[in-house]
Amino acid sequence: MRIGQLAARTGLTTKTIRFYESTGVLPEPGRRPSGYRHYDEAAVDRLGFIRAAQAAGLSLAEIRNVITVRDSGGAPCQHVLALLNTHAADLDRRIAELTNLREQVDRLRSRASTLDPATCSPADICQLIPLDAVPHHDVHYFA
Amino acid sequence: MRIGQLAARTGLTTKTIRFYESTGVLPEPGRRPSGYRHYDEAAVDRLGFIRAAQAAGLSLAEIRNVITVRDSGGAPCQHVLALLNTHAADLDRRIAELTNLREQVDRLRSRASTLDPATCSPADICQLIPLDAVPHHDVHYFA
DNA sequence: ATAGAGCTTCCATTGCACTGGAAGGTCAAG
DNA sequence: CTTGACCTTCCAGTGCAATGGAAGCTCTAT
Repeated sequence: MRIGQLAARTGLTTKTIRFYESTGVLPEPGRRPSGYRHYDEAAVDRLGFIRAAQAAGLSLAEIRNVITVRDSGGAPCQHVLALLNTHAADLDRRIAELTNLREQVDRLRSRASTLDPATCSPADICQLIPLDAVPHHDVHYFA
Repeated sequence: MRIGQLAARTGLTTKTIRFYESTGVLPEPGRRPSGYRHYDEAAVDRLGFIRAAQAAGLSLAEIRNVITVRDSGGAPCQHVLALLNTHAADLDRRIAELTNLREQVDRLRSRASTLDPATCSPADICQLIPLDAVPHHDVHYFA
């Protein structure tokens, strides 16, 4: 099938599929004389694996490594398990981080009811956020 | 004081301070005849506010808005409170998302003990990650 | 006078996973 | 034959918050 149909069947865009190919996470497919890529059913599975692995928190770089191991004949299970262990630990760290932040935000919000807006001085910009709020311990927050 | 001392006193780099100025989050300071920036004590407080607000999860763009309100004479407390409310909700969403992901990773890890690596077929790449793992519901995960 | 620390500007790069657009080739239907 | 959908490549941009580096000016101490 051509790239458009592969895209339709996997729910990705043709852009994304070409991008995956360019980063080595999807193998280069055969070409028609016209230059059009043509894919077989294996490509559908491959893309399914990529999305499933992403859903498990693996980056494309990690997925590429896993796939490379597989494509060079090995069974990447041990490797994948190590990745999952690392990611579990990362997630625990991040969840704790965000939970702390969530508590901090709530403390600031509850200040709002105890403070009089009229007493907010320009020098502080906003007294809701005290200058000593939190010493910076690298909060990684992305919306 | 000059930018280097301001950097030392706030724990930032001169690069970061100039960057904050370029994005409008820190006002342009006065200049010496040499062209060197010179800062007063207010700059220390301003940078303290920026870091504290970042620690509360506000983006530089949001902080810039807050500061603009303050610099144009208003009290941004209401605005800040709205931001904090939004961020609290975002954090709840993200924490729930990561907690789900964490559980998913744990399920995959526990599969490892029930599966025989020898039965892992090349077509699956790695049976630890089943193709139907998770329908894609936009997991935002950044290390 | 000269070394070297510190300052200036400007432009590019990082990481991650895409996304957008331009310019042009191919193919099937009408 | 033409229209339009689909395909090709390549380059650039997105968001976020910086960070790196080059070329050149200033200041302080010896």
